[in-house]
Amino acid sequence: MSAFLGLYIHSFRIHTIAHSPITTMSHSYTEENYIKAIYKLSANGTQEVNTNAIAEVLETKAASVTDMLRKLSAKDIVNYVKYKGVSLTEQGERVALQIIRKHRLWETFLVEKLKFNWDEVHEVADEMEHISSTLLTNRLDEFLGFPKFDPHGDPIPSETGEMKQIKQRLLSDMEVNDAGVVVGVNDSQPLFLQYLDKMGIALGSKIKIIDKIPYDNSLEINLEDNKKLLISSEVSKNIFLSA
Amino acid sequence: MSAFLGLYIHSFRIHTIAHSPITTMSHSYTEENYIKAIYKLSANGTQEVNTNAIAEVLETKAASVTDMLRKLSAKDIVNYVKYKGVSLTEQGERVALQIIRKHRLWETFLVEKLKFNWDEVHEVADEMEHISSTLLTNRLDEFLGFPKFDPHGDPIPSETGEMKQIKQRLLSDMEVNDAGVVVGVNDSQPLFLQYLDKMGIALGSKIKIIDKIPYDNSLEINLEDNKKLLISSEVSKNIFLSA
DNA sequence: CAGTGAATTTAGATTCACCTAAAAATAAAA
DNA sequence: TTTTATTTTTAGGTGAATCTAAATTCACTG
Ligand SMILES: [Mn+2]
Ligand SMILES: [Mn+2]
Ligand SMILES: [Mn+2]
Ligand SMILES: [Mn+2]
Repeated sequence: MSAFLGLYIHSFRIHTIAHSPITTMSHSYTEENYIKAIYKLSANGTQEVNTNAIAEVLETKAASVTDMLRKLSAKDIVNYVKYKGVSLTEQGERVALQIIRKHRLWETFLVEKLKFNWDEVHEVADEMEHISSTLLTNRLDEFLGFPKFDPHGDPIPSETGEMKQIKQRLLSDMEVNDAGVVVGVNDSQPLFLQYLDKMGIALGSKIKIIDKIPYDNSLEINLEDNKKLLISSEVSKNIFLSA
Repeated sequence: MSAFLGLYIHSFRIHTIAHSPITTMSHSYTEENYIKAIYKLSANGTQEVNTNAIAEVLETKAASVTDMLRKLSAKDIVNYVKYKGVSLTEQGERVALQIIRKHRLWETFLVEKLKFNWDEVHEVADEMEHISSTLLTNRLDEFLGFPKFDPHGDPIPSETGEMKQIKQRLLSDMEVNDAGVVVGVNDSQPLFLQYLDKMGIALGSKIKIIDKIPYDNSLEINLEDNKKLLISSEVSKNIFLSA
């Protein structure tokens, strides 16, 4: 087999071979966390991700990040140019999407099947997303009925990395008299989600903007056609409504 | 709270406090594998576990085991005397039982909910047993209906570490005309379980011994009152029947 | 466009889990 | 009871992932 591959490399295209998934390379727990962090940071802006940003989200030091970037670059997971920032290669993006798939499927499992609250699942899923078996991932997906969105409204990548993209806009970007349904949150931290629970805001809640206070950009909203609420700017920047 | 505990230590028994779970210490993935290995090796014989045995089951070298034993000894997880072997402390046994609890609950989940075959679950569970959340473990237990045995017939420890012990004996120890129900296997390796599948032997199967061939200790058995089978000595040493 | 400040990388160390080779202790045989 | 064989430990070292401190490069500003 090894001999055959050797032949193949010499007869055809070396480059394709190097990038192809003949060796479905596996990555350490740590490498996977870096890959996910880079994916999430590049999802926002379209530019290269910088070292300090990665260090911050992973709660590590810039020097450690540089080490890892060199390593991931050698593995062809990232495009890395010294001092110029980093981005995922196609292979890297595929890996990232599989980690995110697992994260969001497990979050869905925890909420749907084990009755976790949506603010309790992130930390646990951060561990479970590293379980390697793809059979497990696909069976879990099936068991859950092939869900397209996780408990925070985030899309779940399919086995091939595709996700449903829904049109959404931030509550903070809407105008008086606009209305919509809550379809996602921009922040999955427990404190924020607990606040939403307390206010009675959940995925699926109907919201209409009644008034906008220019002084601090807070909003007066109507929740489910009856309850009036005051929402700060910080909060409205973290709620997505259907567009 | 801390102040109160301080008082308690001085007023009553220092030793109990030192062993109590004030600091619910956490253990690395690697440490947990050693703890589990030592538990399983001491479950058989009652004597101390020796270094080479641990090295063998963990597929590592004796020198590495010695390093880890010193480390686990410092953490009060094992009683370790140089050259004399090792055993788990009470705390170590508690930790081991929680790992085994998770392993067996996840195996049960995989078979009951995700339709895995019983020969496919061990490797996956070896990863999942390290997920730390006790809330997750207990919710999973509840979701599965508090099962008492895993897909291989092994007892599942409760949150407090208790397990149902069923009376069982090896098929190889039984006599002609004895009968019983399969309640467990002594070997969970895929190849053995696949062989049982092929033969139609599963947990719950009724078996009666028809004849015993002295030459090689193989058995002629009746499976489910109709099917006649020939079972080698190796196989019969790995099947438990109800006593 | 030189000069400062921030971002990034390098240099050098540490900890964890592992290894090989050699020494020491224990167990088995002669 | 010596001698020999086996088991176990020590000594010394490696790679992964981390750190601090110092050097370098980049970006902005006067
Ligand atoms: Mn999450
Ligand atoms: Mn989520
Ligand atoms: Mn198992
Ligand atoms: Mn089992």
